[in-house]
Amino acid sequence: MPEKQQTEESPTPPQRAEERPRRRQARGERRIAELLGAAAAVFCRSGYTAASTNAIAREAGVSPGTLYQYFPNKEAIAVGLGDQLLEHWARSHGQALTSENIGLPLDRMLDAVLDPLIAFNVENPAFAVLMHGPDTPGPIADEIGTVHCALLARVEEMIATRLPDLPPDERTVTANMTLHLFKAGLTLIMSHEGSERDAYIAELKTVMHRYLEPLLEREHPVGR
Amino acid sequence: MPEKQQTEESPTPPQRAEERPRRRQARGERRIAELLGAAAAVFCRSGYTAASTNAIAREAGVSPGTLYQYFPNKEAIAVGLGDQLLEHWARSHGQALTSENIGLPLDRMLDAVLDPLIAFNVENPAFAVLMHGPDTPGPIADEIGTVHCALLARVEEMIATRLPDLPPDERTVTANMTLHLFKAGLTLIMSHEGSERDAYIAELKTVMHRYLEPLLEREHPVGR
Amino acid sequence: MPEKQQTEESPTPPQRAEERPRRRQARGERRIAELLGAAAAVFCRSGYTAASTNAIAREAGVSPGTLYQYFPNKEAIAVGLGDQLLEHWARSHGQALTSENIGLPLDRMLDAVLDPLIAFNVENPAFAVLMHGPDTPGPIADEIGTVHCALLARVEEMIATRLPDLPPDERTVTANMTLHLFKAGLTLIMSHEGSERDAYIAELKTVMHRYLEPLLEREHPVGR
Amino acid sequence: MPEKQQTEESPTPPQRAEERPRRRQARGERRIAELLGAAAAVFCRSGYTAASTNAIAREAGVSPGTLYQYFPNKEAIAVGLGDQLLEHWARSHGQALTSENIGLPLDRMLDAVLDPLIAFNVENPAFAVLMHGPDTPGPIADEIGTVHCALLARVEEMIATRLPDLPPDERTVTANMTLHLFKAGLTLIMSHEGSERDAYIAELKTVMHRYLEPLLEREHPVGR
DNA sequence: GATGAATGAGGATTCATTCAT
DNA sequence: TATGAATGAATCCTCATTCAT
Repeated sequence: MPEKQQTEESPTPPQRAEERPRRRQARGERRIAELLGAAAAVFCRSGYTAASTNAIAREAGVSPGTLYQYFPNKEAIAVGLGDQLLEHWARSHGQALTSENIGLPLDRMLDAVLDPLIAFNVENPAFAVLMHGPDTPGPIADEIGTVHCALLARVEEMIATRLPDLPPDERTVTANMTLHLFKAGLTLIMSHEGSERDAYIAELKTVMHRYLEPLLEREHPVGR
Repeated sequence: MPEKQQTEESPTPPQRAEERPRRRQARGERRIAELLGAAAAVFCRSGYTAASTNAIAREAGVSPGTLYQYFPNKEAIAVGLGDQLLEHWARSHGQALTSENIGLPLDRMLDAVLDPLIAFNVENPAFAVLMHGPDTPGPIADEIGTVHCALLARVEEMIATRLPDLPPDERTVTANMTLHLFKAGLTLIMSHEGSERDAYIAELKTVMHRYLEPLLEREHPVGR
Repeated sequence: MPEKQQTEESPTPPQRAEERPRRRQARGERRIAELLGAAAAVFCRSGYTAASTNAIAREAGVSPGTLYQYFPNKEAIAVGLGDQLLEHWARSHGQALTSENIGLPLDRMLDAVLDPLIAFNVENPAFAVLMHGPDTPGPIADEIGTVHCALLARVEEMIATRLPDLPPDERTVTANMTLHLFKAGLTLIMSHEGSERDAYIAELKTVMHRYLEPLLEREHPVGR
Repeated sequence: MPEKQQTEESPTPPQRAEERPRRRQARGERRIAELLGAAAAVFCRSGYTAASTNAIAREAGVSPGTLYQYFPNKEAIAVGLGDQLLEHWARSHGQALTSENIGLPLDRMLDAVLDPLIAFNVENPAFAVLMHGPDTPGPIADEIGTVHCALLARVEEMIATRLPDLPPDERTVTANMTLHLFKAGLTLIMSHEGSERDAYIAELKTVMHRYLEPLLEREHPVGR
């Protein structure tokens, strides 16, 4: 894994990036992973708001103090988990949301984008929890909304690539709406199983296809 | 309190068993309304999970004990508030989701249905909060999901009326998806103001129009 | 990492068993000094009770474990710091509290004693913090009261020298009172700056002069 | 007791002084007193900084929640206790610090002022604890320094009465010094018992007499 | 009916200290 | 030596709920 802590195994003095490079030991790295895993489980079980740091520590099999050695508070855990999942996503299917699919016809592009994304959510249900954030209203994505924001940026990027002539305002609206439609569909998908789930997957694709197709038409009018 | 036992120990001859209870009920109703109003405010401020019964009581200007005289627990408050809002909705724009709009062309029907619904949500933001429920995943609508369920029933009903030939499975899927699309759009709408809000309203209508139109086509093939 | 452990696994034969331990001690001394400096800073910032060993370690730029390698507990740090400051004091102005000033007329003696002491406190505010000890009542000076005790001994000594005929009881009372007066004045002095501070310094000297002069009179009745 | 809550026993609507008169019930009033008593005990035992709200609740024989129904945090408890003690003092020996003693010769005035004050502190050792505040440095008297401030005001007042020609600056200095001398002496007094205590009481009076007498001389030069 | 009092377990977070590496 | 990891009890404080008045 490329972007890890290179501090401890690097023999050269790490030129102390900030103050104290916080020489993280291997065990600590593992602990962080365990804690994030535990956090994922607890967030899924109880939702972000109702999740308690003590419960996360318990789930991870460590004492509360240990948790706080790695994360200053609950929010930081959520952010950390979001980052981890985002990284995980980037590593495993990162290309799904990028260039290579941009040129495909819409239906195949939707498959190429949505299928891995849905699969990833099914395997990492905490991703969906973080995507939705706490039920607290107000600046939804402010703090723990890393995931939402990252996805939104990707969607906006894709739209910008595919529909370069769309004015920025419209692009924002479209991106927001697209992401929200996806989140809505995902909720439905994840609350069903088997063939029902498949039906909702198909339906979501239908929704998005019908929503987005006219935009593409407008941009690249199929000579008629 | 409506369904409590104030009848048996009443020392007065139980004549006019009508009038007094009614008085009490009247005051009780007012209390309940006050409490629900307070709950609406607090739910909007903090979300369902983070809302505290003490905060609701404080907001209502009563003591915690009083609150528990009318509602056995926090959940019941949410349910009660949902019912109240649903009733309020039924009384004020109830027809919007019913028969009379069924016959309209899709775009006008969407206006007829969505505009009042959005307006209602803007005026009663707690409605949206309840529609979404706590961020706790799992059996989403189980307990406090009255609002979601009621709306879902209405949507399903409308679809059944308008598309009587749709097989029940598909109808459920369509209804669920429609409602979720609406919720997604509503989130966007309510987190913006002014012209941005209007843009999202228009966009939501676009989404729904594009999603639903083909279904109608299928049903009533415009003889062509 | 500069000062790591290249000492013990060093393959050179352990002759010169003298020099190496001295090295270690030297490094240890430095560490201790760093830790005490950090402790001074933290004690001043938060007071003794609220100071945390972790904060001291952080301030010193070392890990908690390292701190506990040199001090068995928080109290020991305070004691160590007290000792260090006392030594520092002895080295820099030690004579101030001793013989040479004993013979001066009271007002000049007060200048000779108080000015350096006040200056020392201003430069080493932790000295004052330790002098006062934790706000915990009871056996005030028991544990960390090294500073208080040392000063008290000096004061008593000076009094004994200057007023050899004072009965021991009275001497104790006088010494205690004198020291407490000084601490009280010091508090005032250190919580002001500039000319206000000067005013309090003058006032403290006045207080002490008026308090002590009659004692001297009694002892050395100005030939009348 | 004149200045109590007159809200609950008054039959007339209490014209809601602020928002909600917080109709305190008798039991609550008692609880507050118990809690303050417990706080006094714990503050004396552990000092302000080390005192814990849970310990206070335990001492009072109630649950932590109960404590927090009456006080929002530890500081508020200290303030409340300070107020209570100040009131108690005002009621019992209030006149000691006021007019009637102003005219006495200094030695008798010191007796009249200090004896009750010392007795009060001996009976209410928490008073001394609050007078000294937390060992945290900085704005000492800011928050819980009610007691210190109240006393300081009284001292300044007395000085202003007795020495009306003293310039304000000097008055402040004198008042501050006087109060600090008293606090210093009190510490000594309270950490001793029996005849030793008496000796320190006498010594404190000596200190203050010698400190203050010249000021009075200056003001009312005994025609000589 | 209404109130405020009371609870106590549980929330987040910190801390002095110990331990394996 | 030095480190960071780990602890777990203790910190302050909140909450849903019950109870006596």
